[in-house]
Amino acid sequence: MSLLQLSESTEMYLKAMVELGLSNVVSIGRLAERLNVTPVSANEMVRRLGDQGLLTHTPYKGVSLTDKGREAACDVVRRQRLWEVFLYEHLHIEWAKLYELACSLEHATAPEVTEALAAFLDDPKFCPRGNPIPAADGTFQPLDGHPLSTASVGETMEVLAINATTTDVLKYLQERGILPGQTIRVLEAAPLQGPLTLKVGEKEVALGLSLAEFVIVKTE
Amino acid sequence: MSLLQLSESTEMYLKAMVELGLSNVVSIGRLAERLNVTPVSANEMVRRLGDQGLLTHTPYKGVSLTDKGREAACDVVRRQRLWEVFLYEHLHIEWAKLYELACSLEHATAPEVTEALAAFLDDPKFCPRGNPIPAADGTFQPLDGHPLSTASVGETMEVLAINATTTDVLKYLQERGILPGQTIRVLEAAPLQGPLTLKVGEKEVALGLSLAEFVIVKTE
DNA sequence: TGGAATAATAAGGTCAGCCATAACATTTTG
DNA sequence: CAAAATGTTATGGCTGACCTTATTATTCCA
Ligand SMILES: [Mn+2]
Ligand SMILES: [Mn+2]
Ligand SMILES: [Mn+2]
Ligand SMILES: [Mn+2]
Repeated sequence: MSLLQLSESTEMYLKAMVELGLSNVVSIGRLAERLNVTPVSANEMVRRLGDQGLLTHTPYKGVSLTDKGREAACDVVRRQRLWEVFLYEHLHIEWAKLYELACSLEHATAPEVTEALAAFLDDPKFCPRGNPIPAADGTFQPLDGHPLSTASVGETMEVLAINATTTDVLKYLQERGILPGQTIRVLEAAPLQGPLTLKVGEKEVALGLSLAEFVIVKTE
Repeated sequence: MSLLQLSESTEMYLKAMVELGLSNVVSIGRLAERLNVTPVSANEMVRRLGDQGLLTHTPYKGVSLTDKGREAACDVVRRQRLWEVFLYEHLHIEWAKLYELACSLEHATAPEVTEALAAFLDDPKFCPRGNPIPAADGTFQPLDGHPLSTASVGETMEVLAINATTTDVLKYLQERGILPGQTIRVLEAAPLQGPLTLKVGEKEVALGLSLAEFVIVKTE
């Protein structure tokens, strides 16, 4: 089961599928949104990836990875998250920029470089954003958590990971202390999809629901 | 003078110009050969790069870099050679594979990653193939050497650098001990563009002229 | 259950970077 | 100096990955 040579665009579609939930059926709309393309374009691309046997598309239902697609996707995610570790631990790059910078490198990384990098880094299990790194053999244990957006008032939780990708969003969360390892509590949830009011350490923080979706938490 | 966003293909054309001699006028044919495209394609591309002000093309004479092109080109070369150092010194990647592996990474490397990498590596001045690494400020001192193919019989030289790019050629030279730092002597030059016979350490080695072009030497 | 939202499909475009073939121009070399 | 080698230009073609606009199909929800 060696990995094929996939285009950068293909790899990004596959990675998005993992980021939107490895085992989820993902709607074309969500995929399009994440990848910043129109739904029509995502539709075309999904057909192409389907033809390559990387994913299956059930019309009007959504897309899911095939075994082959999942393997390739996990490999991309592995490369990205290993680079995040390197950029953070050894090059001391700003935390909020890690995703975007590693997102370029991931597509330019040959298998032997990936494995040598993993060895150099001492086989890390998590990236600096708190996400697990798929193993070399393709096994991947997603986090046992849920988005902060689904938490209820009064709940106290630990932040496991930040799933955002853009530097501005990551910076925004970082500035408010919302980082892996942090304990937070939901003080209030405004009605009509309004923001959450959180206790983050000693501070109170208001956080919009769509931002809260990026914050993966575990109830303590 | 910040660097523009150039495509991978553009960067490869620029890098080739440096590798074929920073200040040389390079024929379209040589460029095409190095980049593995047809002369017609190289011609089209040279027109595009000319329009962008990266190089100038004198019909029937050849191509040379503009100041802008040279700056961008040196930056690409810097990224590549820094990656070569990292892959070799820290990831322990096979010497012969360095060029090809770093050649992918170079295009995916943001300026802040380049500089952080340089700092991490302690600002190396040479890559493992013996080539100088352009400085962050764009200054670049090419090697003071000449191709082994132009050496005369009896000459004793030190190998400064290997300018080959493909893994197979690099492996071939490595297997014969032709590596930076090695002292070699030309024992014989066969007529009709025939091979050189070299003394490499204790061994005698026959080397074709086109391979000898990749070996940059300095007469002792 | 009907209208709104979402998704699919069709048709036609763009753009970069390649390809081939053929005709023509210039330079090099024997 | 003439022929060979090299370079240029013209045409036309291709692929991947995007786009828009418009029409049609399905699903969701009030
Ligand atoms: Mn990416
Ligand atoms: Mn390259
Ligand atoms: Mn079409
Ligand atoms: Mn055309």
